[in-house]
Amino acid sequence: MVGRPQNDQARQTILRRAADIASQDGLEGLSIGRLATDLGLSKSGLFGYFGSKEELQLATIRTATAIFLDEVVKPALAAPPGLSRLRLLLDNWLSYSERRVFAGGCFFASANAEFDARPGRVRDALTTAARDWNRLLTETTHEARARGELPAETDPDQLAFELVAFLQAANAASLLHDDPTAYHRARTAAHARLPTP
Amino acid sequence: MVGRPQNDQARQTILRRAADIASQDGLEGLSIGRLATDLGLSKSGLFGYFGSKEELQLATIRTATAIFLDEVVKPALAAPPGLSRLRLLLDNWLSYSERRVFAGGCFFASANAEFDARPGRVRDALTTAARDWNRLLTETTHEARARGELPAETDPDQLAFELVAFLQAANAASLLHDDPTAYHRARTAAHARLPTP
DNA sequence: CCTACCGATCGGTAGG
DNA sequence: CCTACCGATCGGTAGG
Repeated sequence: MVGRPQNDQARQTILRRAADIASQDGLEGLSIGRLATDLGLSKSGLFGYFGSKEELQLATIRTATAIFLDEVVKPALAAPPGLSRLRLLLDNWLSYSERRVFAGGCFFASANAEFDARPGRVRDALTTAARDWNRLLTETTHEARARGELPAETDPDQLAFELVAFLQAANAASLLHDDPTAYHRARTAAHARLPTP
Repeated sequence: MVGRPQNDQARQTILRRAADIASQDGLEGLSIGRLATDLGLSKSGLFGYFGSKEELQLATIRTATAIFLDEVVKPALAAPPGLSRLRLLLDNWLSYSERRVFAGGCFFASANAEFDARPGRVRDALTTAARDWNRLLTETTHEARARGELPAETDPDQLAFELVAFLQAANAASLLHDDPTAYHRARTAAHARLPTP
């Protein structure tokens, strides 16, 4: 088994574009023929990289996950566990959505809504990614409370649910209503739920 | 111009089924051929009711809106404007999502996420429906404050944003993670934001 | 990686 | 409302 650096680079170019298309038109609306034309490849040439549409969808989810980790999670891990890290996770997420890192807003908001009522491997991969993100936010909230940075009566699971809700609502409102003030509302809501810095 | 009661009844049967399919597979995944087969009609027979796929999508949105009004809004208008009506709107919405009035959860959560990055008449119709719902919730929150049922320092627009966020998050989590406790979290979050009854 | 092709399905039409 | 059909596009394959 040898690596194929040139192919891997082409694969990443394809998948980065695929993630943008999927964030706008859905993972099902992502067609192999259109993706190939966009990138100046033949359809069967592009098809050869993945072997099936489902594998293309799964690979696109993996690429989107890597981008999400780079944009949102990793920069927040520079802060110590607890409240400061929690604040960074929230701020980075809102920035990631607002800057349209994916052309159609948060990739996972689109894909989750598309597949949440369809069983299969794609849905399973999205469920896992969402669970990892929720778990990170929940654990970080627990750490903040354990360090005495949140009131002792705080329910960390409940707080994490509410914080995630604000993020999702801002992304959805900003896309559907072209309403950039939704991000301000989400920041206001999150800050009100956390001690003043 | 005479009415066509028999046709209208058939139309409503078609559109009720279309709304269920769209809530699961999307308004684009709603295909005329599949819908016709499901209902035991010929494809062109069904096509004749609407004239184009886009008109079918728009008619499906109108039917889903009527169902939403019947399930969520009208029963809440029985209560006087203000806090009690606001509570009913929230409770009815969570019940509407939890009971799976549409097979794939909230019709609008699915459709909005699908079309929020695609311009056109379908998106415009969804934007209008969402704006009407947000406006109703916001105005009801204003009324509650004006009646002294909410603290004077409450920002009604901000509060309405947060309450809608809890509803959407419960619907999304319950679908993606088969997690019925999300509805409990949303109720807890909403009640904590409102005065104890 | 390509051209050329497959059967299935898409939205939509002709004609009755 | 039907049968029969249209061109376009879908995912996928054969063969090189």
